[in-house]
Amino acid sequence: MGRRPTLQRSDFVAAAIEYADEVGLDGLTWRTLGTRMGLSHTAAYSHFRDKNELLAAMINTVLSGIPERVGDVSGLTPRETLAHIARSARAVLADHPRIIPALPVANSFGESTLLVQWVSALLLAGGLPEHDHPIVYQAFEAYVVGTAVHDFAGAPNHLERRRLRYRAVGTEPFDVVSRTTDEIARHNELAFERGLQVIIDGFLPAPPSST
Amino acid sequence: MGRRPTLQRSDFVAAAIEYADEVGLDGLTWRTLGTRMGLSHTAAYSHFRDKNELLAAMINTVLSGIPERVGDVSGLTPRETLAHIARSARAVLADHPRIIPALPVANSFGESTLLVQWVSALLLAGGLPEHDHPIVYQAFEAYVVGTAVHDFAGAPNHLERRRLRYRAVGTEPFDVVSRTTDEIARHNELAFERGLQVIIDGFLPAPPSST
DNA sequence: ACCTGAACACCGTTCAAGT
DNA sequence: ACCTGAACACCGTTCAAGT
Repeated sequence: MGRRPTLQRSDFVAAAIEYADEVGLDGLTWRTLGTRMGLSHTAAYSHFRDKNELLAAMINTVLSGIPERVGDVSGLTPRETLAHIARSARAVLADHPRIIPALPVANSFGESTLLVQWVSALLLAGGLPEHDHPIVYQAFEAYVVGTAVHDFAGAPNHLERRRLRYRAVGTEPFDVVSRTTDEIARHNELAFERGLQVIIDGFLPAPPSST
Repeated sequence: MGRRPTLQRSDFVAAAIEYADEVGLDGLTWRTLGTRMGLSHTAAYSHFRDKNELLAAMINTVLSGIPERVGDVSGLTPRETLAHIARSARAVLADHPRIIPALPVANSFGESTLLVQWVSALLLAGGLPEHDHPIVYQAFEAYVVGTAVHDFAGAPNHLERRRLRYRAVGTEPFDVVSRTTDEIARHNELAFERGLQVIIDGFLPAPPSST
């Protein structure tokens, strides 16, 4: 029955992510968030300078979950680890599709440089020539983040919108794909996997046959 | 000196694109747009149901400029045409980076199905097996649109933000890339080109040697 | 240090009224 | 049909005041 302890900045961020996941960024206001947290609509100004700072913190918090999502990669080759990191990053973004529009307000792909360094090291370990590995890193990040934004932004209606668009093409293969939104979602993941393999195979030299 | 003719819906869309290019979507309000057009802040309601309808019309207008941007492709192989379409779509988005956040509110990648049909036909002409060409189409569109969103969203500060992020990596190759924002921009385009070649080469069978 | 409540400028939208 | 101006609910932000 003790008084509620003073809230932390991280409490606001966590509540904002949870709420925005439900209602979208348009529905996330200081007033609605304050009501849900049992606070006034100006309480958050003790922790954030303005709303962009909240949005950036939300994005950085979401992205900081990627390494944990990756988990244990011991025993994986550099190629396998790269693919696993790509899938993990995509999965983290897929968990919060309604927050994706805030990605650009944050420091692009997270404030931490650890992921950049990690992926760069893996590219080098995978056999990439050192001089152009920032370019390939950039292409890799742009593919993973860009396709996630392309595929998930516009939630929660994104699947139905793409379904109608594909249905309008009129050819038989597109008709098959556009029967249900579940089929569209499955198709999105297949396309991502195909592209990911093509990207990794295209940039890294062929793996040595196991000896 | 005759009275100004009645404005069309397209006049509002064109003015809105021009204005948003200057000040960004946050600065585009019915009031600021009305002031610039010499109208009241409610005049546009004769032409648009709500603001999302304006944003969708802006996006569709921008995207409808892609075919014109592509221009004449006679004499190009399917592979060359695909690459040219990809570069044209990217260039059109690069011309309006501050409007990119509105992409998801429109019908994803434009309301017209012509581009989908065209690209699909090129993929087939390039030798792609018919049964999975919607998947490859999706991967292609996601790459082109997704990387453009990744690279240009957050304008006009996106280049400086990426520069600082790459600078924080600390390795020598990233130091070289992150010296200026011009270098970052050049690097973005190089990465896009590299990825594009990898995508096309990975999906289409090897082109026949010229006979 | 953290939070409240009043206040202010601004925004999207509605609607009755004008031409 | 197209546009105006008043009105309303809502939002981000500031600030003086409370604990």
